[in-house]
Amino acid sequence: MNIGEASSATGVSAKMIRYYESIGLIRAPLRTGSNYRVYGDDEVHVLRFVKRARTLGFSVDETATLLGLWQDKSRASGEVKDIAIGHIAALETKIAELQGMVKTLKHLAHCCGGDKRPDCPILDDLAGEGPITNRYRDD
Amino acid sequence: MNIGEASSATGVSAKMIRYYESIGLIRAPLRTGSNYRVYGDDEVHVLRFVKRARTLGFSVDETATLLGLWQDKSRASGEVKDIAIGHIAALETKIAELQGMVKTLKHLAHCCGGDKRPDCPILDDLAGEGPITNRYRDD
DNA sequence: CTTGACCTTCCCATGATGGGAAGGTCTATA
DNA sequence: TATAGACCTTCCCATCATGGGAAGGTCAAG
Repeated sequence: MNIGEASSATGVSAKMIRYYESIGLIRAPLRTGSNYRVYGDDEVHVLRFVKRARTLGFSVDETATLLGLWQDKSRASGEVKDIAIGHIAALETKIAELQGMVKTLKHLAHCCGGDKRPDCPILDDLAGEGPITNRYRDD
Repeated sequence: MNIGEASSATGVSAKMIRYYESIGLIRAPLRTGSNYRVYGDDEVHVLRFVKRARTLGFSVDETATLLGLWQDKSRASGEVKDIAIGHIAALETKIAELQGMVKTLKHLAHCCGGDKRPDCPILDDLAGEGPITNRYRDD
């Protein structure tokens, strides 16, 4: 398989496949006489693993660790679980942060007439001047 | 006020104040004879506005637009509301995405013994081989 | 006058990805 | 067989918002 075929087989762009190779996340594959990269089932399998881990929001570093654990027959599954649990916590922190933003913005948008009048509680809040809104400020 | 004083008065790092100036988000302030930037109440006000908008997750571009609307006395507040609503939608999309990841990961972690046995449903799922977990795959 | 805490500009790095140029290769068709 | 066009290769640059650090100037306190 060409890099293009490996790409469409895995959903990882050719650009990213080369990048993953350059940073050592995946091994350099064999080359044809004309210097084309050649991928087989094993490589495609690894790329799918990487793709899935990235889709789940693992960083490339975490993906590298998971990949190592995957290929290590003597691994302890507790180690993997720990990474997953840590990742869940990080995701939940991020979610809470975004939800805080949404809450504040919804409140502001609700208080904002949205018509042609220049008075705008959203801008007032951003400016730190809002006498109207019970602002959810964090300062 | 020095850039350092403006920084601690607003929570925006000196680095970022200079950066915001360089990209035209904020205006270049006056300088002392020895080329130090000098900030007054107006500038601090603008920086606080920027800080708040960034904290709420608006991009620098969106912040620039909001800043323009803030300083435009003839603005329509509907325009601001539209930006806020659009931003809320983007945040909610992101939240849903992260929640999907959390859901899948929690399911996997729950199914993972986390002990010393090498069998690990998390890795099996990442590898696309899991016969155990009812995977929440999107492919 | 020295010391240390500021300030200035300039360049580089991050993380993950895409864009694009310049040049080589392969395949189908005219 | 020649050519077109769809691949491949490497290399450099851009993104977005932020921080690090070097090299050099300035200011205030001791």
